[in-house]
Order: sequence, then structure tokens, then C-alpha cells
Amino acid sequence: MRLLENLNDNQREAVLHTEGPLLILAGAGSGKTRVITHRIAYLIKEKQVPPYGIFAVTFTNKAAGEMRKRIVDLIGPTGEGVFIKTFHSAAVYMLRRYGDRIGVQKSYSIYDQKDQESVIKEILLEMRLDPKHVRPSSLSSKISEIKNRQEMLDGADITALMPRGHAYNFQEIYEQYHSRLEKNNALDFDDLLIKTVELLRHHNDVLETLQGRWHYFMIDEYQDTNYAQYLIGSLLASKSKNLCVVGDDDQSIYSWRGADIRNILNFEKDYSDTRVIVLEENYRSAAPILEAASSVISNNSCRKEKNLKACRGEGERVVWCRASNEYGEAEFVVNSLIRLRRQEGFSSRDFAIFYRTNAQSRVFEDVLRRENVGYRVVGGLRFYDRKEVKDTVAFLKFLANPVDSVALERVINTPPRGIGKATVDKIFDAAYEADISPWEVIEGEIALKGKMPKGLLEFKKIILTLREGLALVPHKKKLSDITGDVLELTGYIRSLEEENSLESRSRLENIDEFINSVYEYEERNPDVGLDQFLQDISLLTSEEDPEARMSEGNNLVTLMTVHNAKGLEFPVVFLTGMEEDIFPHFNSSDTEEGVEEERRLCYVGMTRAMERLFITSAEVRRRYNESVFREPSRFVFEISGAVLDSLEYTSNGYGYSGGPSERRYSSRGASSALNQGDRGTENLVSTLTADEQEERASAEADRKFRLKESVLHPKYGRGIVTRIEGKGDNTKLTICFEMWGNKTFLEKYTPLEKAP
DNA sequence: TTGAGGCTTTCAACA
DNA sequence: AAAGCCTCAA
Repeated sequence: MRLLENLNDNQREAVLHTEGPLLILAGAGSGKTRVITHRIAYLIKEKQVPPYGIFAVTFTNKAAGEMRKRIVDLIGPTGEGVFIKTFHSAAVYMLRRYGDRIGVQKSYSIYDQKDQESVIKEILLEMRLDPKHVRPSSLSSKISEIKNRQEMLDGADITALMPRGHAYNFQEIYEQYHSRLEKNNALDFDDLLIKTVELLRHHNDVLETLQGRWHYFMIDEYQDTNYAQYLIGSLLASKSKNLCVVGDDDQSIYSWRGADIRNILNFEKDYSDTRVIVLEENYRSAAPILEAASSVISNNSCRKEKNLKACRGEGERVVWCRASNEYGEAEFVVNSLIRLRRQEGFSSRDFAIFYRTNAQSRVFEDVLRRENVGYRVVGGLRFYDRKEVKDTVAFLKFLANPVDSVALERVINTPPRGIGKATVDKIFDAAYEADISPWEVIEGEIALKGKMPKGLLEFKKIILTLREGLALVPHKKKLSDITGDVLELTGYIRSLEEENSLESRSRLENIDEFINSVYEYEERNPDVGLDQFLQDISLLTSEEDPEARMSEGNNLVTLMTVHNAKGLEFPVVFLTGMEEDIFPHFNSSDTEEGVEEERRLCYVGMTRAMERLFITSAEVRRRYNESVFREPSRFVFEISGAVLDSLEYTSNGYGYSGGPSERRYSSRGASSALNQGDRGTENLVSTLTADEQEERASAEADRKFRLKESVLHPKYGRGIVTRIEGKGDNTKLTICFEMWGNKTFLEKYTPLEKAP
């Protein structure tokens, strides 16, 4: 049976144990994803379980997509039908079908952290509190903390949980917040899960319907589930009891989001007949790396003892380098990377640079760019969080959900049409007085006693026209058409075109990219309406956004936070900024639990490395533009000396104090510099098709750029035009950059220039 | 009402 | 250093 080949005994047992509760404690690099995908494939192929009868959740939509792909690789297109999602998108799925039972309308908006904060800020102003003293961000995290409490979900009295002794009344803010969200027909991320629990708990017919559909459940990264997720899993699986959870208590890193490690620790107590399988063979990391990581994590007191075995065998020792400042640190990283690429046959995509906080990426970006090394930053600002994209989405949100006042506030004066703060205040006050939505105030023109400002009338007309368009052909109107209408009618594109600055052109470029992503979405989901589209993109992470997908094929170094690194692996890892107050982070350092979670995070970072692991710190770092001396992280000193080499770095070169090994990788040498990823520009140009040659001849005269021409981009540097498609305003240029590979731009908006 | 220019604050992680 | 907030002239 092919499905059971290439599995070790424990993995095979996990695949074969299909009935009843199963707990898989999967150490780092122990082939967890392999087990999950094989298990699902086995259920379908050998146990004749229909694909739609399997419910699986993972951590990101991307991981879900990859898992589905691997299942399809194993058993063919049948595997497409498996329900694999994140908890949040599974919640959206259930709420879409049955939300009306608990008063959740189809058109609700999903509020992210920024939206939450702007709601809270409004409340504070209304309560005459200063948002500078009482920070909306800390209130929103406090609210979230309460909503993740067991008491809250079990319907107990939560007034005792409300913080007291502040100058403000927390409970009042808490209640106001929820009444506003309700008025706006909006749910935050926590609500998605909470409402789903409510649905499953109080509507037995719904629960039974779903239990009739799903008979087998798999939950990945179980150590990072919160109480609501725990309940959703338990409720759905309560009938069949075929619940398989996979996780590693040492990799629990989301307690700040409400994740409760007890979910995995108590699983055996919840289900008395649980079968427990421990996967301890690590197939990922060279022995010294695994030993280094194990020596760090062993300092945690609250954990299940385990004994990971390095199956990969010996390899290079871990290197710790303390540079004089953060630039020295980045130079060390980039120089090492270039050296490894040249001497040991690694390719750019083999490298990852990890850091604790997003802000640390900048210095690495500076140095990488200076040294002409292409990179991609994962996380940080999402594509959908860019101002221009958010504005466009806010228009769509407002069309779908007219009572969404957060979206309204965002777009009412976008682009500027003469509606200032005073007018907006009047509208919102009038809405509050009459207990109606701000839009109803505008529509009924009851804000200013007949004297509507010109811009407001204009706004009203735009929205009415757009809505008319929606209503006329409700079933045929395509998402891309709606988006096009919005950008057209609101004058958003026009105003950016008129601005015609470097910045506005880059914004137009992003809007164009957004339109492209709408087209793509529409092709993949032909029958999906505006509501669902908006809810879907609200749940996307940066790894899944269009920009990330664009750079996917290219051979680039990866930069990301350690949190984002969860579940991934790289041949060479640089774990940077290993200093007290950064890692462990200042805000976690004062409690033992806080430090232990940071230590687990460090463990996650270290165990991503397959062949080489570098750990770096700086002696001095600039913060708020002030130089501060830094202590090396305590975690560095916890690494077993037997596998660690210490290194000092000065700009002149390396000064070894620990005598690193001279061994080289003989196995990889051949694939080095001419690796397919290190594409030369010459090659690409010579592969032009006849069509393209012809295209070139016919349209060359009136074009700004020509094929093979050398161009300069403010971000990507020098490149060469390898493809020209489309005509007029739709002309698209594909440029092959020396360090970044191929990227496509709309000629009309791109900040490209002819190279001198 | 707008937008430029000055002043203040910010750097924790994410669906 | 850079983003965000506020003020004030037009």
C-alpha cells in the first residue's frame, strides 16, 4: 500500500488509527504534515470516507492550501473535496449558512484590530476621555482577553473580570464597544469564533446537520487553540468521537491571543480512551542544531519531557556572533549569506532571516539592497492593509453593509470632496440622536436642516448610483465590475492620476494589483458574491496576499518574524536580535510564564533550521534614534557549549574565538551559482516567442519602453524588459531584475525609468 | 475644509 | 528615523 510507505512505525500507526480520539504529540520536524496528509488520504482511499466528510483545520489559509495540494498529489482530484480551512474561515463558513439563527446577517463586516481601535476611539471621545491617556490598543487587547476567557464563553458572570480602579469605567467601554459593533453589523475576529460556539451550542438541529456531514476531525497546531476553538472542535466531534489533534506543547507561542496550552495537556483527560502517539524522530535539523534547541527548551519547567532524535546525522555547529551594532549584525548576516551562496552552493531561497519584531527588518533590508541580494519580507504590512487598497475595500464594505460606520468614515471624504471633521461629526451626532445609521442621515438629508454641503450631496449620489448598479443586475454583476465602478465613480483613480507623484503612481500600481486579485478570485470562485469576497479577504494573512504570490517563483531570501516562521523550514537560518528586552521581549520578561513562552518562540525559531543556524546580537542598538547598550539574550547562554561556536564580527572580517569546523558540503556544490533561481537576464531575453518578436516590431514606435531595454525601478533597481503585453493604458511590462527575478507592471502607473 | 509644516510619539507577536 | 497628530494660513 503506497500510502503507508515512507512512514516510520509511529507515523504509520497514527495514519492507521482512524477511529476514536487520537493525540499526536509531534516534536519539531517530525513529519507532522506528512502524517496529517497521509491520514486524510488513507481515510478516503482505504476507509472509503467521502472527502467532504472530513473536517481539518490548520493555522493559515496558506498551510491549508498546501495540505490540500499534498493530498491531491497522493490520491488525485478526489482530494479537492476535503474541508480544510483555518478555524476562522471554518467559522465564517458555518455562520454564512446558519448565522441567521443567531442574528448574524449575511452582509456583516469583519473588523480587524485597526477597525476595533477606531470604534474604541470614538467611544472614548464620546465619554470625554483622552485617547492619549487611555490607549485604544490596550483597551482592545483587554477586551479580547476577556472574550477569550472560559467564563465568558460558558455564559458565566463576567463583571468580576472587568478591570477596576481606572479613571474610566472599563465595563461601560466594553459594553459600548459591543453595542457599536452590533449597530454596525460587524464582528471582530473573536466574535467569529464566539458566535460559532453559540450557534453550535444553542441550535441542536444545526449541530446535528453538521455532525451528519463531518465524521472525521483533524486539528493541527492544537497547542495554539483557544477555548472557543477547543469548544468548536469538541462540539462537532462529540458525536463521532473521531477527533485527531496534533501539536507540540514546546511550540505554543500564541497565549497572548488566548491560546490555552491546557487544551493539549488535558486532551487525555477529556477523552478517556485516547490513543497517544509520540513522534520523536526529527528529520529536519542537523544534530548540533537540534541539540542546541533542546538545550534551550529544557530550561522550561512547565512542559512534557521529550527526547528528540536527530535522524539527519551530524552537521555544522551553531554559530553565535555578537556584532558591535545593528548594522554590523546585518552585515555579518548578509556577508555570511553571500559566502555560503558562493562557497557552499546554497541558493538565495535557502536562507531565512528571523527577528522578534517587525521593526527590525529595516536594517536587514538596507544592507541586502546595498549588497544587491533580492529578498521578500513576509508579514508586516499586509497588501490589504495598504491605504489605497483599504480605501477601495472600505467602499466595497460600505456597499455591502450600509450600516458599517467605520467603513463610511473612511470613505466619506475619499478622495477629498470637501467633507471635513465638522460635517462628519454632525452626521454621526444626528445619527446617534435619532438612533439610526449615519448613512440614513445622509440619505434622508436630515443632518443640516436642508443645507447639505456640496460634497455630501456628491457622495450620496455616488453611493446611490453604485447601489443602483448593484440592484439592477444582482446576479450577474461581477466583483471586478463592482470594483471598477467604485474606482471610476468615486474619482479615486482620477485623483491619484492627477497627483502624478512617485507615491501616487505606486498607489495606482497597488490598486491595479488589487483589481488583478479580484479577477483571479472571481475566476476561482465564480458564484461568490460581494459579502463573501469581503469576508474571505479579511481573513487572509500576508503570506496569502497577491504580492507574496507574485514573488513566490523568484529566488529570494526570506525575512520574517519568528511567529511567522511557525511550520516552515529553511536550510540556513539566521536568528537575529538575540538580546535581552528584545528576545525575550521587554513586555514578557517580568513573569516566568512570559519568559517561558519567549523561550518556546526561540525554540521554534531554532528548529526551523535544517543545515546551518546562525544566532546574532548587537552590542549597541539604536532605538528611537538613541544608541543603547545591549545584553545578549539569556537564551544564548542556555545553548549547550558543546555545539556552539562564538564569533566576533568587525567590518574588516571575522575573528574566530571558537574554532569553527572547516567541513564543507560536498553534496551541494554542483547546484551552486547557476542554480535555476539565479536566473541570468540574457537567458530570458533569448527565449522570446515569435509572437513577442512581432509584437515588438508592430508597436515599438509609440511605446515608452522597448524589449531588451535596460530600466531602473526605485525599489528593485536595474532590470531588463522581457515582455510587453496589452495596448494603451493596459500595457503591461514584465521586467527581469538582476536580483529579484521577474515582476510585472502596468506601464501607465509604474515608476520605472529608462536606465542611463 | 485643506494640506503643509511643526511637534509628539512610537518598537510585540496575528487571524 | 519615521509615522501620526495637531495647528494654522489660505
